[in-house]
Amino acid sequence: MAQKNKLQFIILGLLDQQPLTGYDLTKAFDHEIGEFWQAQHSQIYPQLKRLEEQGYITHEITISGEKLEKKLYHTTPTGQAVLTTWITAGTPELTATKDEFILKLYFVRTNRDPRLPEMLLEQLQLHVDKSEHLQARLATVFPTKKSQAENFGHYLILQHAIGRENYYVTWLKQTLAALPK
Amino acid sequence: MAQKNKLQFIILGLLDQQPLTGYDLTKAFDHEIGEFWQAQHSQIYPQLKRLEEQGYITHEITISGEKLEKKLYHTTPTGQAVLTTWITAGTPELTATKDEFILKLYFVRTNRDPRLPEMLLEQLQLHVDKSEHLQARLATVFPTKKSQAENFGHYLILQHAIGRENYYVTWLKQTLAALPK
DNA sequence: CACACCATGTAAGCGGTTACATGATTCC
DNA sequence: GGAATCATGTAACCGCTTACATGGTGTG
Repeated sequence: MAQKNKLQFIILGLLDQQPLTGYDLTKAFDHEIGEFWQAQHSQIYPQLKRLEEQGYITHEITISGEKLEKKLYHTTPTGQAVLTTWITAGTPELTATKDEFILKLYFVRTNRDPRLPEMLLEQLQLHVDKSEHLQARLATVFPTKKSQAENFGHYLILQHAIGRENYYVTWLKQTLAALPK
Repeated sequence: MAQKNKLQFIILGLLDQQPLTGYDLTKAFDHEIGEFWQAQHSQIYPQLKRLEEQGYITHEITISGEKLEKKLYHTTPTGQAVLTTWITAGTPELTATKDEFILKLYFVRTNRDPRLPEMLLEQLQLHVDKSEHLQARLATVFPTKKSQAENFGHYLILQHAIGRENYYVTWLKQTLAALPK
């Protein structure tokens, strides 16, 4: 195996919260959990088929409008058990990250390279933008303490993503400041 | 293309610093730059072949001992130009990260779930260990200011990785502390 | 009625991991 | 002489992205 198919568990987790279509799932990967996992619909539909064959999920067909068929998937008891097992099992392997930009810096070799300031400033802009965007989302989606507690998981994810971006921003500023003039 | 083959540039960058064998490159991905990019030898050897066919690198054969042939690769002027182009071009796409653990938290749904403390504590241990391990390496590899300036890229990478782990640790502690008793 | 969006699928191809395979060297 | 390490390669397979393909719905 190339990487142990974690997508199946994530789909299972999403469907366990509420019945969803493949299209809904695709959107969830774009918005809600997109900061920590990505998947396209071309990966999702075949996976749904496999999960159903294994008996972890089932679907009901609903009709939208005249004749548009939507497949609403939800977990079965078996699927819920599999999900619980995945969550409860430890997560001992820290995800290996790949960061193209950091490697470019690595190859620059000297802190006097004239390209450094603009390279760092570009990343700074990108990460500041992302952080601000995420913070705006946090403010609109979770305006109250109550809303934070009610969607605990989503709140955690967003807040972690913001912190991660803020660390990157801090590091970039610090690196910029340490550059010789 | 599935992801635009960045490996070729990284190999180019490593070979531009000093001539290396495929075996040396493999080790570099384990140690030096392993925090920000990973690759196995089964991926490296074919890539070296392709880079040579394109005229970006060449190799000389050296004999170790009686008859063990080592292929020492180094960049050509063409390869150096390609490398410079890659570094100088912008890096506008922020790398999308995948974090299995954060998603498990997301699916937990309520901050009263009894599994939360042990889940968070396991990750805390893992990230503390990693941070300490990286800090020990920083201290041994870069004991002096001079050594930091001389290996600017390597120093940056290590230091960034440590900061990243420290953020994760801080976040985990904070999340643990916010849990209801 | 056109356009954005909803909705579901398949196919091709690259990136990356795991496993298979072989042999030399060095050090205890 | 045995074990760890050096050294180079290939094969199978999965994960994932990009692209191909089709059709319905709702809204201005």
